[in-house]
Amino acid sequence: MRAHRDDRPPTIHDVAREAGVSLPTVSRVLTGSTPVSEKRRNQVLDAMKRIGYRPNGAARALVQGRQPIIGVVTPDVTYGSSEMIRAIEREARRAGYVVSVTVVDPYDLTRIDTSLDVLLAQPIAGVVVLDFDRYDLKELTTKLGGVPLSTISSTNDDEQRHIVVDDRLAARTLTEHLLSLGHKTVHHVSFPGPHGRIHPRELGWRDALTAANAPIPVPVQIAAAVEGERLIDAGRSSVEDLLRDPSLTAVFCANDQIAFGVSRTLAQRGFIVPDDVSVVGMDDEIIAEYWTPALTTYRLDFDWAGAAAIRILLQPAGVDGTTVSSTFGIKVRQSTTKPRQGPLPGRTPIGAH
Amino acid sequence: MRAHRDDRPPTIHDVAREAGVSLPTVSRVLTGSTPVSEKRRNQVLDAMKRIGYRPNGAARALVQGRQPIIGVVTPDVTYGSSEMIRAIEREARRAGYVVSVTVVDPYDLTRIDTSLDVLLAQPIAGVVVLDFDRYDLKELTTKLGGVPLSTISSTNDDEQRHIVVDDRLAARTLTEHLLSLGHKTVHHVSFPGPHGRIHPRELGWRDALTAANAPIPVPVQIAAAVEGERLIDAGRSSVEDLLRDPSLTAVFCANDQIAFGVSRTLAQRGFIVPDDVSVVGMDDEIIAEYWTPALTTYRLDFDWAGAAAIRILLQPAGVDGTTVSSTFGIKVRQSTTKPRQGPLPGRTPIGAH
DNA sequence: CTGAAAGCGCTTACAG
DNA sequence: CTGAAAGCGCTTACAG
Repeated sequence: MRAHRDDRPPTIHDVAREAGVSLPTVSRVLTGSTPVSEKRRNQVLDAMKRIGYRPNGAARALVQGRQPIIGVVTPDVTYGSSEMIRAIEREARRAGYVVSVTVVDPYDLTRIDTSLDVLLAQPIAGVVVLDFDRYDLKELTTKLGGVPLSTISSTNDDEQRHIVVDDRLAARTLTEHLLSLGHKTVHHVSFPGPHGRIHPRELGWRDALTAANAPIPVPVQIAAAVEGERLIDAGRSSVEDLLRDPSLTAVFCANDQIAFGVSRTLAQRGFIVPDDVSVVGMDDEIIAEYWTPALTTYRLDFDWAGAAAIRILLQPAGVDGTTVSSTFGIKVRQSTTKPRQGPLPGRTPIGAH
Repeated sequence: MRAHRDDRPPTIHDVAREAGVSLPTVSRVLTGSTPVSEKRRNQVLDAMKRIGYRPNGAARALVQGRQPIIGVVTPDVTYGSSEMIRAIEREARRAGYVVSVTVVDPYDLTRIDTSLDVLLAQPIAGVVVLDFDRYDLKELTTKLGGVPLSTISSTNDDEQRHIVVDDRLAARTLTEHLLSLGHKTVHHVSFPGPHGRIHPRELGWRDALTAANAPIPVPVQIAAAVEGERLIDAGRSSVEDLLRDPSLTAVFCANDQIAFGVSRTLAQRGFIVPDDVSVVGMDDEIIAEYWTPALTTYRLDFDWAGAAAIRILLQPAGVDGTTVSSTFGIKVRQSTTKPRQGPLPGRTPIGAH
């Protein structure tokens, strides 16, 4: 009894009438599930083209009981996340899903709500949460209800369907690299971990120093509020604190951005990196190898992590509880070398602006 | 007559039974469209929680005749695109949509097909195509069928619902900046435009030189196949060609990545940027201001462009044919200065590695 | 404020 | 190979 509504796009009903065939026949040429005679097939195809038909994804999803969207919830789109998102998108598309990314600020609780509402109102098959433990876990999972969930973060919390990107091991490896060059200890510029805890990268740094029986300097802390692009500036500011210790010969920075800021500022103050101070970052951003001096850093396998998150998300129940971890390897470049002898040289600014 | 199927998630039908109310009542507490008595409302909410109900987005989309996804088709996720995508996502979410990004290589025709198929099988309200004219326009629009479309690119092609990011004007402004410093001419490292045409950034450079009656050097061309991260390397290689002309005093690079490569390589060859050669890029990537020397570049308003694309996409018909353009402004930093006197100095490598 | 009924656009057994 | 019918999960007038 439905009148032809011009404000709605054409349906298979319209196609069937236009082509002079039945409704299921149209559906069959659409899905290819059942053979259709050459003649009718062409009639249908022509009719579709003529009236500008395109399938209604919602109806299709409904009848097939299939949710075609995979949501990604992420606190930011920095280098690491964007690599993971790319991998997630690739893997999801292979499985026939489409990916929707929602950037959700862990510190802005009210906006978490509205953002997730929009996402959850869609036909979503599941959600991947990046940097999982930066969120209020209880609140987030409650909010997500029964939506299938896979998570990626750098801590091993015995979550279900959780991927660990092993930051801690990577940090330890970088620190050990510096120690093996002969540095008596390694300083650290740290960002805060989730919920006031110590960040896994700091833990890995401590692991290495402890194992080597090296003194553990007080890490320079970057404020929790500093995000993304402003980390370079935070790195710059941290140099002041680092230089308080005249025995400084090596710094492990919590990520490449910070290391960019630190090495740049050291240079501007007249110190030579790496001869006066060795600097390492972490993440291996694209620019790292082009930096001056080319930055020693650690390449985490974000691509693998993203792909794995989709795989475990789409796997049927039973794989729950599995936790996998993934790292890639250290990239030794020009910013690290053996320690200088003696205390820090004079701080004559050369390239300061 | 449908048996209870345990393999399908609970529906409002199950909620209604569990709560002892009718189907529409459940729907009403879901949508909030009509008042529901406090008592029943709570019954329903409790029942939902108990049986782990969550709404089926596909059914909702179907009955409301609403496609909840906006697709973004983009050739890459470099700096400019990612800023636009962020703006698109923000604006779309405000309007209650979710955004799906599909990266589609313009040179890989077969994969264009499968990628778009996945996207178009979803309930999408419309598509925003970035860097529009790098695609085979006819093929792409055919493929997209009747899907509402808005486009962003740097050329003004009289498209419908098209946003022009005015690369040409920006390039002209940068070139004029160099000329105004006293440079007799400006060299150019160029990337290819769409379909073998000249890129708008190159056109803007020519505009400025022509207007100033300056000689027009042959631009150094970067191969069409070079994308994204490898542009730095392409920039590095282009220095060889640039140095063939001993009158070189200033280079306009088609983007920041290229400029990074050019300035780094010039420095390694013993030239001082900007004293020997001024270098400008374009896009104002985050790292540009931290580069050594801090890069003079041009900030395009990608945020505005992305937001505008969503706005015109969602506007009802009638706004077709509008074309808006947007630029932001030049950022003069440390990589440009007045020209040196005389020919290029000797090419003693200093920092070569 | 509440319930019975129709319908959104499509696919899938079910019978030919 | 083809058509008539039922149903996917939800919302929206329609009557109370």
